[in-house]
Amino acid sequence: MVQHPIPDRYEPASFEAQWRERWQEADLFRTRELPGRPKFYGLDFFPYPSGAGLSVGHCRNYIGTDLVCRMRAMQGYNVLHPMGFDAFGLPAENEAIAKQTHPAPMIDRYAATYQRQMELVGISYDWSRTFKSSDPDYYRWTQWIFKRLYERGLAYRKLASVNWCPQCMTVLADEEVVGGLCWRCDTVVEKKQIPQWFFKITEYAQRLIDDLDELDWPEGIKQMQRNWIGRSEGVEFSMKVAFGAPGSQEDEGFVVKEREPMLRVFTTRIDTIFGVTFCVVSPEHPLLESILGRVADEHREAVRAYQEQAKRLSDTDRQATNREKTGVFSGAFAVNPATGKRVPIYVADYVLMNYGTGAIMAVPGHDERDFEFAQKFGLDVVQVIAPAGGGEVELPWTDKEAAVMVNSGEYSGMSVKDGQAALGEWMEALGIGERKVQYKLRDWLISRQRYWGCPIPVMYTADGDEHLVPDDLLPVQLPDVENYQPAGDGSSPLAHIPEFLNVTDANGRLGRRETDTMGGFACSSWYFLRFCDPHNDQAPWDLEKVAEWMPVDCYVGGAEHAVMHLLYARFWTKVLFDAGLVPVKEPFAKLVNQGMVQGPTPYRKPREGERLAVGEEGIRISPEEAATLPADEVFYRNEKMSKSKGNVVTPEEAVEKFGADALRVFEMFVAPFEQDVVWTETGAQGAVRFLHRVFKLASDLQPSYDPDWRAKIVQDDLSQAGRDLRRTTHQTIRKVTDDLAKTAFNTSVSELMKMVNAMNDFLKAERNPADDLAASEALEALVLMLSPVAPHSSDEIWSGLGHIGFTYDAEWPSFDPALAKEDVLTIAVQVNGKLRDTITVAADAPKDVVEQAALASPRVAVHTEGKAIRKVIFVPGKLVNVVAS
RNA sequence: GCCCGGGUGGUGAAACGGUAGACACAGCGGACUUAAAAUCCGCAGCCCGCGAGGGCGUGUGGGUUCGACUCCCACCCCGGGCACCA
Repeated sequence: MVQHPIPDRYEPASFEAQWRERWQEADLFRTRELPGRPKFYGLDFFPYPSGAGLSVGHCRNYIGTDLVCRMRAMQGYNVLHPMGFDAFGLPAENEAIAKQTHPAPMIDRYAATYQRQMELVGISYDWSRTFKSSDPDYYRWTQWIFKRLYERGLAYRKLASVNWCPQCMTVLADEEVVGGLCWRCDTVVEKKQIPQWFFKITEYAQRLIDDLDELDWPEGIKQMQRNWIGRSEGVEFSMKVAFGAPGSQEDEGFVVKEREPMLRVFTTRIDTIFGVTFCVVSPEHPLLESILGRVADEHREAVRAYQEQAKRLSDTDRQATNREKTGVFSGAFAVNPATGKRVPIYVADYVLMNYGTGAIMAVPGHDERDFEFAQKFGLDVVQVIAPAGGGEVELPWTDKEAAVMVNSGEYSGMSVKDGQAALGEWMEALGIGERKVQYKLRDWLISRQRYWGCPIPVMYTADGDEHLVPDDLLPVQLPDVENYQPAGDGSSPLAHIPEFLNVTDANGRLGRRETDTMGGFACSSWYFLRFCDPHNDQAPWDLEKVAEWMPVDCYVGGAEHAVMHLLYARFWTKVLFDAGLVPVKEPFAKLVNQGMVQGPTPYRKPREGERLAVGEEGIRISPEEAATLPADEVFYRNEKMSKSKGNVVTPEEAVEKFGADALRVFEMFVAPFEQDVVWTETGAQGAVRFLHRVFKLASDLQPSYDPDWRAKIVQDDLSQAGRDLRRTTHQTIRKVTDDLAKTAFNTSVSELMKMVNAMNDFLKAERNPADDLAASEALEALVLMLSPVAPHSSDEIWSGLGHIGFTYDAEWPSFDPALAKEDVLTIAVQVNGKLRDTITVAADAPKDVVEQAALASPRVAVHTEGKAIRKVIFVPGKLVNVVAS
């Protein structure tokens, strides 16, 4: 590269594309694995390549990660910074069906667009490692991992319900059910029981909670995961089921007799057991079958009718908020083991079959839901817990801090905590119950009755046995066929392709394949491992390579994946760790959630007689329509960029209008990375102006630039301006390095702006020839520190200064604490904590000298006049506070 | 209801318990220009004051401290997530 004049303005069109080409030609971003160097693994969430392409909003995520990776590379780390695509899934399949095309080439096109856009904004990905989750070379190993889970007893098949549209004759995903209706044909969606595959994530519930503690993740995300797993401690116990009216002889005692039906319940509030006035079982509870055989016809019929009604309700409806409690009396009773009294057993859908035992003891005095139910059905409400300090409370009263048991026989007077322990022990001694930990987390359903997913590597022989497909026959490939539309019987389209369906196993037995495919979360639960060794065709990865790169040091993505993806990926990593296949227990050491970029979205004020939905202030309109309306009829709200809202800014538009580096600078500078931001043209324009100033400065300094400054510079030769500039340089290096490492991108950019301002001040100040060396040092540091955020501009200036190669390969500047140190300090002088003056002292001035100088201030004298000075607080380098009264 | 975030100038924001508003955007004044744009220089929290200066200020009310945007308690508002989990 030949030295060239540095332009005095930022003209992106004249150099940005060229630099991207040169990076590509030099294969600059290929992952380096040099021995003896630290490693850095920077990763973005696995994106689904949508046909809409990227917006500048998506880009902000990738730019942030890019800054950290580029700095680490310059600091001499081996950097792994890959990108791939989460290609399987419903949107692609549905779009392909709608367009009468095949999803594979479509997704290839979309992924290519994403790649082109990412390259356009200069992201330093190593594209030699890219893959899509739909590549057979990749999903072969997804299947391989499925087998390892199966072998460890963590993959199993059971009957589970799916959403079924009787019109389309197809299974619907939850998001395809809109208000209980099929999204395509508005038919009422039914439930259908079919066998489906699950992963036993519940077995890892406790470890998934415990290991959160060691992760450098946002506290909020960790808390969301804890809540999702939902650990609660309580007691599970049995209650005898009785059929006669209360008071009859069979109530005697509660010792369990053989063959007597028992009702099993779980409670976190065993301390309230004396307040149980009824029990509730969910409509699907199996015990109901034996109960209904022994109760009066009227009860049997009522329960049957209620069960039918419950079955018709969708899960969403059933779990809808503020729904009035419904239920029926079963005709049977449960005997409260604490009181020996019998209480009615009700059937109600507010009790869920899939949590706990599907049955509860109801304590309306101390549980809001039970209270509501008791009110509606006229059931007793008894108080058994009271404030420890005495006093009346209104029921239901659910406080358990500083609360004691009352009306609870021999337990009365005990604290809630002690009572829980005592009752738990009592039940365990009696053998009717035990203390237990319960989780809300459910097993992970992975079956999808769809074509466009990773096939499940299982086959069934005629006798119905399931067999894993041998490793050497993987992958089970998706057949390349014309018709992959859902079949009409609830099975996957794959079930209707004989050449796929029918197989012969290794022993020559005939069988048929599993035709469900895996949901996309399976594919995205290990891609970060594959990036460590993406071309391995003997194994999913080489253990040594995974050991070298894992865990991910900085994982960046939106908070919308706070629970599902991050939990599933953690689960798989733990399983693989247990199997000795990976050396880490956790995949993502540090997680960063970037904020989304919103676009100003035009709205029109309502006109006479127009009605708006609740919470709406206007009618959303297109930007074109907004341009035609008078200004006072239009207003803007900032909303997430989306095609349908017409507020998307594409990277192409932004790069064309402002330049890639300006886009990068703006998106990093505008606000903290984690925060939502609004795209503004004036903001982007500000970034352009900053880059203009950088080029002007570099152009001004170019003639006096001496690449050999390091060897020649002598501190004592410098003028005051030169020494000040060096101090600024080294202070900036320190701050920018720290800020980038902790993803504080906005302040790192503002530091660079301050440094540019300081350099301009330097040019105006009185100085001597030796100062050119300080300026050379400053210019070099500035250009190198600018490289992560504005790599095109940095390389343009760097080469203009005569350097061969790229700033990416140059060494990150290091700071000298001695040079960064201030020699004169401004000290705040306060009287009683209020600022009254500032004084300037030498940095090494001792305490008493500074205090004397402060007390000598006339401004201090004014405010201490007539008062006695009580004491003087001295904070070195910061302030003096005179306390007077 | 519960769980997470968050409330600081006209705007985006900055600030190890130590000079609140850095750095920018928009604005105002000036220079350059026939003019405008661009660029450069300057001003800029609010109130009182010609000024020197003073008072008030980080959602509200208390507290801890020599000193609180920062820590503690109570509350209000906004955004996001979850929701009958016994």
